[in-house]
Amino acid sequence: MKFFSNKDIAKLFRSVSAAYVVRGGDYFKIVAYDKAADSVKHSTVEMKDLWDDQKLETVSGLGPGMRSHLDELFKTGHIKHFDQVKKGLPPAMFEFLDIGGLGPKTAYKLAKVLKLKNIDDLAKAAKAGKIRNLAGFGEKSEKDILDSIRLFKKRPGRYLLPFAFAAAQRVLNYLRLLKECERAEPLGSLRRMVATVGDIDIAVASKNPQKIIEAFKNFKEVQKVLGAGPMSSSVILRNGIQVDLKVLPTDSFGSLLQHFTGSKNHNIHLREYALKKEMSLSEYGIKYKDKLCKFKGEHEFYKFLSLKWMEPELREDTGEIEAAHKGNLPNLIKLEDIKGDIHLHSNYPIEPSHDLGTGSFEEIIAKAKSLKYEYIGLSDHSPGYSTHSKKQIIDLIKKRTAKIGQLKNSNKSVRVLNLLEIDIRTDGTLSVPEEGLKLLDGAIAGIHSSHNQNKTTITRRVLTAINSPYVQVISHPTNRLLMQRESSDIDWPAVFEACKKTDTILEINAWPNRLDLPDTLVRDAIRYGIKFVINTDSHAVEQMDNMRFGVAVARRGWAQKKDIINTLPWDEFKKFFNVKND
DNA sequence: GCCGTTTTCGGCCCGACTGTTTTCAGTCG
Repeated sequence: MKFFSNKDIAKLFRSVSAAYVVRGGDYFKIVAYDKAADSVKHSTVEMKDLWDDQKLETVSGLGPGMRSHLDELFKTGHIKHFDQVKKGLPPAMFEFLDIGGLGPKTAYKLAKVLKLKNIDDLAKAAKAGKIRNLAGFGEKSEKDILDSIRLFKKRPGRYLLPFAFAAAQRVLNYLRLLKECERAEPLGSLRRMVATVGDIDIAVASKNPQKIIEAFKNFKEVQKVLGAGPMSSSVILRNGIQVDLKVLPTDSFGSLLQHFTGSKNHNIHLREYALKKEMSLSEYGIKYKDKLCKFKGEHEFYKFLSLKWMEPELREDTGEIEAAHKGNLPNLIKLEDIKGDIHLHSNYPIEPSHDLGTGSFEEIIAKAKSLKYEYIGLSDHSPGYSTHSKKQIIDLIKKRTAKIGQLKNSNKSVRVLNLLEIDIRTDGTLSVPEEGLKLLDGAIAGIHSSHNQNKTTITRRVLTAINSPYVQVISHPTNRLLMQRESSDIDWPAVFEACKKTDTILEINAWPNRLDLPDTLVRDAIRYGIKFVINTDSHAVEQMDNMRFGVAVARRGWAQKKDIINTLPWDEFKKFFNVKND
């Protein structure tokens, strides 16, 4: 049977919601379907896996009704009730929902009246001028539809966090130079540091919004202005990413920041919480007893609700409001807490067939010094059996160990670990023989092939590595590549238990399209008492700056300094490894 | 259809922008 991904399921829920809108169904039922779609879409755990483990009820927004629908979907591949609700409606309308600006009613009207079969039909109708004559449409809306279709076909759905982060910094730097700009901050998923970002949201505090909006529209990277009002504007940059700007006076900047940082679910929950205190929240402030209270900062805003301020990374409605209420929010790890990076690839030619880094050992050490690190781990890929004999592997490791030994002696300000990143082969054995492993200070083991083995096989494979006395760290544990490759299907509770038992450390890999372990699994693992190491997996020295994105993942997983071993000073850190020649 | 800090029944977040209208419906976040 076809695998139904979260994206598929979210789309199904969304289409049912749209069908109810067109049929004039109960408003709250429609909202319930939308909420369910959102919840599924934003989950980093596959619903199918949760269903397999009978844990669907842990997903908020999925009540008995939604769960029974999913039950039917996973058992039969269909949901009869959904088919019935959508029966008689033109199928193309559900496809149109992915086009910006088209909601259920517009999509229905177009598909029905013009008898359209797909998005290409819609584009043809618009080009032929058939839309402008329909009631409620005009020339402008016809052109907008055409533009939206072009954009839909061209634009990738989401962007990797570091890409969006860099683009946002450029816009922010530009806005902050304007004399009318008092403050400018990122908002939304970017401020919450979500692994992938759909668009960039920015807040500006100013007494003269119109000047800010005008300047924003004229930013040199702006390719198209999507819209502009007195307080806000949306544009597309030439790199394809959308930027939404909101402007407000300084005295209500706190509520603006809070409102547009989200997440949507955090805000919905917060407004419901506030309503019980007879307060109504908006981006302008808090309405209480018919009076609008304004807030310059977020701390005052939350304080007015008798809540502790919550770090943006926590605002996903996964218990942070309750924790803030009870006063037991986690004290999240910070970038400044990091004292080393131990997954670094150099240009040392131990295995030329693997992807070598570009920096030398010495350049890596210099970069580490500039980052004020106390230690680093040199962890090039190990030479493999496919190209080397056992003896050749040992000899290569000996030679590299001697070279690193010299570095250790000449560099006491940055301590150096002699590591290798070792393959966990398809049968679970390691790519380096025991004799070679003994020469190292430690080993980082990771899967680099056959990522999609079945759950039993791949779990056994990881467990074998965890149980090896020579392996201290498992690198990029899920093996996912964002927007490219799904996570491996691994039995996480079994892995967590084994790590706990053997003191094996899980990596939080900060490589832009890995960010692996993902935040939700970090949070799960913490409950087992697992420790993590945040590494950049750099293949060039400047990539060592990606550490902040790994720290963001840890923070989103509610990790504290004590959960992350590379926050430890060298003397404590080295106890996790078999350090030779310190 | 979901959900629980006065609830297992009776509520359910809030406002801006746009295009087509001439007071508003639809969409979005």
